[in-house]
Amino acid sequence: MVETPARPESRGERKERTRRAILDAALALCEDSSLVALSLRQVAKEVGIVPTAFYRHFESIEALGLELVDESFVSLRAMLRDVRRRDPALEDVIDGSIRILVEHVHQQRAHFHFIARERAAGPPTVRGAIRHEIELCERELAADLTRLPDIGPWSAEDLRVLSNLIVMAMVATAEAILSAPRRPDAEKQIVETARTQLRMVLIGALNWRSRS
Amino acid sequence: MVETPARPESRGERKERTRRAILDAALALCEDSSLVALSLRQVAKEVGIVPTAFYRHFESIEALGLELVDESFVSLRAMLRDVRRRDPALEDVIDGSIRILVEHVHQQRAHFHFIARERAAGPPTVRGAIRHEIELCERELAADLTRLPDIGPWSAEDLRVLSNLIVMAMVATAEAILSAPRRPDAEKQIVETARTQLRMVLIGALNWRSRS
DNA sequence: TGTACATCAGTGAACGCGCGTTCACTGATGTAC
DNA sequence: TGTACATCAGTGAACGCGCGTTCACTGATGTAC
Repeated sequence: MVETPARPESRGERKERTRRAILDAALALCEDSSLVALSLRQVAKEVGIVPTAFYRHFESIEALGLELVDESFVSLRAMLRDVRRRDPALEDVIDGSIRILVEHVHQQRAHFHFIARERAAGPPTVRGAIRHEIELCERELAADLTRLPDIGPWSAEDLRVLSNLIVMAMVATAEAILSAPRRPDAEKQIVETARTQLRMVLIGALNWRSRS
Repeated sequence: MVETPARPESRGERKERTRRAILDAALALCEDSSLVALSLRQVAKEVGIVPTAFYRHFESIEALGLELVDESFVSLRAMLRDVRRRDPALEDVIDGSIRILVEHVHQQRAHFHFIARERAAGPPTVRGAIRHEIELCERELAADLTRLPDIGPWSAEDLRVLSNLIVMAMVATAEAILSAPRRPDAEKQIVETARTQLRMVLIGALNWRSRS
């Protein structure tokens, strides 16, 4: 094994590495309670720095939380991008989307769990930031939906409402996967449920304009 | 004003009164964070007893939390009962159900907020208790749905899936109402959204059997 | 290349505070006779 | 009805602990000359 010659870390690189360690430790530590129950000292201990060193990187746990919101939504957006890039010829829209959702939830368990949890229980600013990001996702989805051929000339409002419903179902599915026992059959049932639900919703949506 | 003759409180009555005060204080105090961030001392202070007196009533904050789950679901079940008793001739099923949801969410704000919050962020036992209760509600709803005339001979599984979807939408609507600014127009939009979503879902459900 | 100084991530002691839990207690209410 | 004892909700002191935040510091890295 050939190692790159030991270039010593610059100060900036080292700082960045500590910052990463803090973010990772915080994400892991709040996993089984909540940001509001996470202490600066726990995080510092986990990272292996003295509590006061925390302040070199973040003003407070809450500020750190806002950063975690951003990072978590990078993961979520990566998922949406994958859904969008999915080859439409290869598989059904619903099956493909759910498959990608499941993959990403497993790959970025902590991020998805963070969003699901702090959305309801985080500090107010964090809750607000998450709500805002989810709204943006709904708008993105609404824009994507207009490109579906069958959807017809829907009003912007109806598209928003439909997007909201779909996002809601996806969030609930992600939550179910996260809190389910990690047995393949339990997950399979959740996926099957989500599949049926999305089909019902889409059938409802496609029959919507013609009726109302 | 005529007062009932001052019958002194029995020991049991007084104990019950303190217990109630503890439950009410805990529910109010965890409103803007979470059970996992609530301390026994905060609760005792709010009630006006010494911290150690707490133990005369509950073993721990977590045990108190489980009691709050029970009480919150009494409120939620009262709502479901109202929905069921609604006069079918008087108004649309969806409009009526949403109206009752909104009424109850306002009447028992704290209970609904507690469920929404601790469902995702409570101590594990509390989360488990809430998940279990919600499952029971889904089963009840599934049983109610079989009585709808239009639903036809659905499989138990499809009914479960549909109930899950509806409950999910109702939970999300309740959360939206709880976290929305308390302006009438904001709420009106949430209600309108929920209405459209439920219609889409029902249209999808009614067209479901015939297609798959 | 070498020197003198600036920067700044991380240290360590200290603070006052709120935490859960222990323990022996008090004194009003309830009960047995 | 009166007395003697039991019960038990609530008290108050005390404990060791982890908390966020302050402060003056250290010493390696970076920069200017």
